[in-house]
Amino acid sequence: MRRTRVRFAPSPTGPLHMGGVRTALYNFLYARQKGGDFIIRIEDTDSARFVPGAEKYIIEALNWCGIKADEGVDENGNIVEIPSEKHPHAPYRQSQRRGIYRKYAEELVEKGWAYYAFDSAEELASMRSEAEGKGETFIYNYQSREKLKNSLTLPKEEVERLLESTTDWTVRFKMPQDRVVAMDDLIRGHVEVNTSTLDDKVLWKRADELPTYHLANIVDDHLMEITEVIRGEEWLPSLPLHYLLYEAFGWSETMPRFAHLPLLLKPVGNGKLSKRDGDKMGFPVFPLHWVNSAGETYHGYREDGYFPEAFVNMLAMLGWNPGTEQEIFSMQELIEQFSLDKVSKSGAKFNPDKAKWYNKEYLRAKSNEELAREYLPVLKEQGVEADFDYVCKVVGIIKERATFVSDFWTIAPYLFVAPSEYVEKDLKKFGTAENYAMALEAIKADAELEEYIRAKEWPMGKVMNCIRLGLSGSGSGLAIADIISCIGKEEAIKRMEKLADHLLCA
RNA sequence: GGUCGGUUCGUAUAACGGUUAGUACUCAAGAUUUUCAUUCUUGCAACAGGAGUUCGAUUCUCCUACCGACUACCA
Repeated sequence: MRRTRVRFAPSPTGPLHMGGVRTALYNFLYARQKGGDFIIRIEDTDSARFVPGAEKYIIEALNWCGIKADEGVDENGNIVEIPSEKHPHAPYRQSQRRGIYRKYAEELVEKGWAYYAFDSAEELASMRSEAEGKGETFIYNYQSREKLKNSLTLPKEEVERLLESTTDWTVRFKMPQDRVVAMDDLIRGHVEVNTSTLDDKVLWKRADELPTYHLANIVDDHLMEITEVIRGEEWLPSLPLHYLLYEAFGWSETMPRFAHLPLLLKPVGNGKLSKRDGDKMGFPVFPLHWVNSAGETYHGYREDGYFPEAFVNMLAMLGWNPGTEQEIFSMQELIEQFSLDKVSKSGAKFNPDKAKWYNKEYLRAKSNEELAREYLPVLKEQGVEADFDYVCKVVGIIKERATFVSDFWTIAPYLFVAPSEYVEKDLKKFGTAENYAMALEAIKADAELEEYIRAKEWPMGKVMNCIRLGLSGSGSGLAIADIISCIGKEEAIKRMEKLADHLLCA
């Protein structure tokens, strides 16, 4: 039995979106549950699409979520470049591993599983558009490779010469004709594909001396002794190629098992969740906010006030469930209960309302002290200096009404500063001279407020709301008793007296 | 177009041949509350369609429809 080793292998082409975070999370949960290793590897073989900062973003995002790598990333959050006991397969960045792939590509050519192709990208592009013009599709495969410029069709000397003198050739996989590849997926079960429908994928490019995803991925997974590959469904179509690659290298015995996760879909309409959706529909698609090169900012769950635990919990339930009715899970519980065979096969439409609900649940479960600590900076920003114990008390009263810590201030700023203006409509409704007289008397009285009003047989609603208006500036909100218990009776009387000025003005 | 995958209330999902098809979010109504919110109760709402297999199909098979992914010298 091999030690479980799984990896998350993002491409630093931009910020990681929530689908990617979920993939990382499932890998992490799986590794932890099996007592194995969770490895992070950066697949930056496409130099053209490289985005500065994306790698740091990815690691920081995973860190925020509590998804820590066992291998590939050091304590400082940097991708490991030099091998050590803990990180034996360094470097974990494919661009820095470029030296190792060429010989594997050549091994395949020697074995007859691949060949050198000399067609330029432009030639292929024009063949493609030409075919398209005729309503056909150009595929580089067993049908067309005999007519193209490659080591299968050119004389040996010519091949040698081109290999030496040109730099834009590639190594292509020689996809067998009419072979049925039978595959087993941990989530989807048995899948079969006929190789005649597949094409000769580029494995390695002379131009930048870099492999493409397929080669790099298989070679690295093999070298890093990966036991399970848990990745997005978009990879399912290339699974036959990957199976064949393992076969071609003679690594079938140790080939990892595969699990293809369902996609995350847009909340409304069709299609998979994309970067733009979030800002269009008012919810984040990224764990952390992101500013692109054009200076546009995208929302992030962290900056929008979500707790990482809530975000992770919500994400975990998108496409997986334990089969029980439990919905709130700590990371530890997720590790214990996660299982690939309970991952659903169909794509999940993400529901922003549910994300908020999760946050609300987590917010309520937190201690007043913890929430107060998070609230303090907000208060400071509002120019409020408040005693920690007082903030704890306030938080205890208002947290039931909040989804985010950032809601706290809006819910009851009047627990820190006296209202300077009053809601017009409530002023009209409750701020009558008659109400005010009763309210002022009641608040000044020595007796318990509610009892006093009841004893006087005054209209409870009118008097109470007039008091609320004076204390909070609005006719709706917290319980009067709660407000007074925070600001104190003296301040309450002061605020009621201040209300009088506004009544006169009106 | 081709290949592959998918399809249970609006959404996420439960059910692994026999249930009044459950739960959560959303929404609506009612109760509680001095107001709003909370809380509680109730309600609305689904097996894509058609053939089989079976004593019996949401569940198994096939077909159709629809949705999605892939179809790059991108991952």
